[in-house]
Amino acid sequence: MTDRSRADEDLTARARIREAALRVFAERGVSGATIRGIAEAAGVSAGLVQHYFRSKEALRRACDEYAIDVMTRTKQDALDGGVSTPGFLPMALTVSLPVQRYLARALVDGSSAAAALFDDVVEFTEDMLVEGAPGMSPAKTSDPHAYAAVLAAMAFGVSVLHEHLTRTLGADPLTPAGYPRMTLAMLDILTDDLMSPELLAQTRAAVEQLRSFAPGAATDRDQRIPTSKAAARKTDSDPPA
Amino acid sequence: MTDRSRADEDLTARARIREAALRVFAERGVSGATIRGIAEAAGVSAGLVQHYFRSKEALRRACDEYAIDVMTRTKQDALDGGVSTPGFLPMALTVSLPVQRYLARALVDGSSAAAALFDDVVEFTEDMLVEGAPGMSPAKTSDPHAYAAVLAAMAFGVSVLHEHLTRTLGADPLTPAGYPRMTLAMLDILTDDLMSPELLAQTRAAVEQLRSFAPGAATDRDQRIPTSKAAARKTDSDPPA
DNA sequence: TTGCGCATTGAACGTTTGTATTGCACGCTG
DNA sequence: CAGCGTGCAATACAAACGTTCAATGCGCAA
Repeated sequence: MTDRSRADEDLTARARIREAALRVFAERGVSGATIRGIAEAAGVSAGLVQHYFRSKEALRRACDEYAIDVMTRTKQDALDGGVSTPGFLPMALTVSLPVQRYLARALVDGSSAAAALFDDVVEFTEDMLVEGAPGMSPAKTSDPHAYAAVLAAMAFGVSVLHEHLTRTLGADPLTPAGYPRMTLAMLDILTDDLMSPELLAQTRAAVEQLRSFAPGAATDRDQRIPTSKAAARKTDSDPPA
Repeated sequence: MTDRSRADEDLTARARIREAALRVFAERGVSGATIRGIAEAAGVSAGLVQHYFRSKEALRRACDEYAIDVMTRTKQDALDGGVSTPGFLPMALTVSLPVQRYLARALVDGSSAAAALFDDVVEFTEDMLVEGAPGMSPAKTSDPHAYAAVLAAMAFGVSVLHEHLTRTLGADPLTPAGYPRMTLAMLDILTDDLMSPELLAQTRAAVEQLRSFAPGAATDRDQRIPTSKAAARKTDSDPPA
């Protein structure tokens, strides 16, 4: 946990604390992280954390600001044509992946900055879907907004669940070592049609039919379920051990 | 927060506590949840929570067990042909969606049960990809394992980020009211080819090329980034406010 | 009725948390 | 050299936390 890279020693104590907070918040979550833990990770005293960022909440906000700042800058660099510059991608990843790791956790912990980022991505995606974009076929959907939102959630999903992909794939996708394999798989998935037209139509019909049940189903608890639901309910009233 | 449905009053205190813990753990995360908060949500004293489940960790494990139990049972019911029974889907969702909400959070909070569930889904998916399944076209990928893992992460992603989909779509996808719209959008996404073959090939090439940079890039901090990276670095050494 | 066992509560304890405060060393300016 | 602001650490404190424990109420067998 104290394996800060030597490059950190170039930074101000304030920046080192923010960097450490980024890591600890990402790993433990905001409520799981402690000021003392962040201080230890940064190699400073707990008092110094309090001195620079007056409260834990303020430190969190500072991390949020920094994160969206980095993401905005990286996005701008990419749009300015940096993508074509050789070596841009690996370097952009090196600086932005820790931030992505933080934002992934922030999305779950309920940060307003992460929420704003999510909404931005949704809006950006939806614009691309309806207006079209170079290289993009217009999406065949009757609900572009939901399409964009769900696509964004799925894309962020691989970041949020990077820990599990690390375990399964052997390398963290939020790391230059693991990033390519994940991205290639994602391209395969978004390209591939993995359902036959018949199964697709069948599934779609089932979900459509669900719509008529849906509005009442949330409050109507008295419906009978025709399978082993009774057994499941029985578990609920198990006598204490 | 105290809007427990009247159906809860049928349950044992122990079951009511577990149900409340499921909700609170899902909303606040395991480290954000408190024994007293769970007790209040269940309408009992904090001591009683401690009496039935001896520690917070044990309560968490009980929730894990219950969650995978419900998911296993629901999956079994579906495989036993319950899917075709009219009314199965809405009822299955009603009982399993709160559990899904818990598991989504557990995936991020590092529960071993959730990790096992994730791995199960990956294995199940990979088997379907290589062996083929009724209605499923064999996936066109050179890396079925990564394909399955990333697909699983994306599918779970919409659960994990359901809060953001709720904000964007106006209805929680982990609710009978919001579930259909999300699922239909997901079907669109997995069916659609949204990238042109040229852009796809171009992106793939860029990622492939990244592979040669990757192994060293993680430790090599001294590369130069040719864009506004210098400005970003400047933020790092900002003097304290 | 008496006594026993279980469900449930409320207070208490020690620890950890976020935060406030004090004190010290050092580099700069006059 | 004196004085002073600043970077930083150590201590102090109240609140909240997980956990323990004694006490109360209540149904049921003897």
